[in-house]
Amino acid sequence: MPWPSRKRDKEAVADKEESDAKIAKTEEKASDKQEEEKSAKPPAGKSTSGWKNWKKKASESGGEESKITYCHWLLKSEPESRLEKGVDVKFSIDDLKAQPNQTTCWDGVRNYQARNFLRSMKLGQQAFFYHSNCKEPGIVAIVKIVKEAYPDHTQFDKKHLYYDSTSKKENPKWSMVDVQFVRMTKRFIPLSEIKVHHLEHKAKGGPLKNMMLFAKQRLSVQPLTQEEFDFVLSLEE
DNA sequence: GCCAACGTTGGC
DNA sequence: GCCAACGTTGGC
Repeated sequence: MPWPSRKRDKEAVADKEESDAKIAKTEEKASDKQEEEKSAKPPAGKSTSGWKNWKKKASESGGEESKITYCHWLLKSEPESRLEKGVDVKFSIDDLKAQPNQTTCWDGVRNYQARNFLRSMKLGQQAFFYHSNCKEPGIVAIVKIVKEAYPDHTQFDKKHLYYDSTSKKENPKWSMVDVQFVRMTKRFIPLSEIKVHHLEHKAKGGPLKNMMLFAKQRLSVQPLTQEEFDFVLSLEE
């Protein structure tokens, strides 16, 4: 079975069993800390249809708004070949389109905050497919969540790039979702362009002023508010 | 290829 | 629990 390697985030790829105890300990700490992020859950009572909004505590940089609603996502993937431990991590939008059903499991996320975002994704929600670490970084397509979070099998596979010796089958540490291609954006939306708007909105106000792409630049799985998603989509035209 | 940003590790 | 050293991400 081909596991198209892709997706960033794998600081915990531990091959050394020796330091297991220590690693487990610090990771638990990290996990606890990130668990707060997880309090970002769908509001229990109200939910309309297929997708639900969910709330998250504003990052203190946001200040005034105590709650931000997210219902869309941004997923980073590398479109250009790059070897990691001898394995090519390339996974472009063309690679996604070439998958059966144009669907793939989003494996290899090894960062707690990104994992928690994966776990809060709901069936049918849309995400931007973003090309990172390449000549022209930016948004190329829209995908949707077709399977909600379940254990990432690569964490248990000793031979896999994303193997994590500290994760146990009884209590899997890492999750993945399945995503399916929806459509290409009408045009490529480069990071540089989004950034111009972000900076302007930050200075004068506007929907992209807190966009996580810039506030949490290294996160490979990011939430977007409805307003952020709509604004970025409006750039298509 | 450089390197800033930032997440993780581990000594104290 | 602090924080310096270290490693990774990812734009440029």
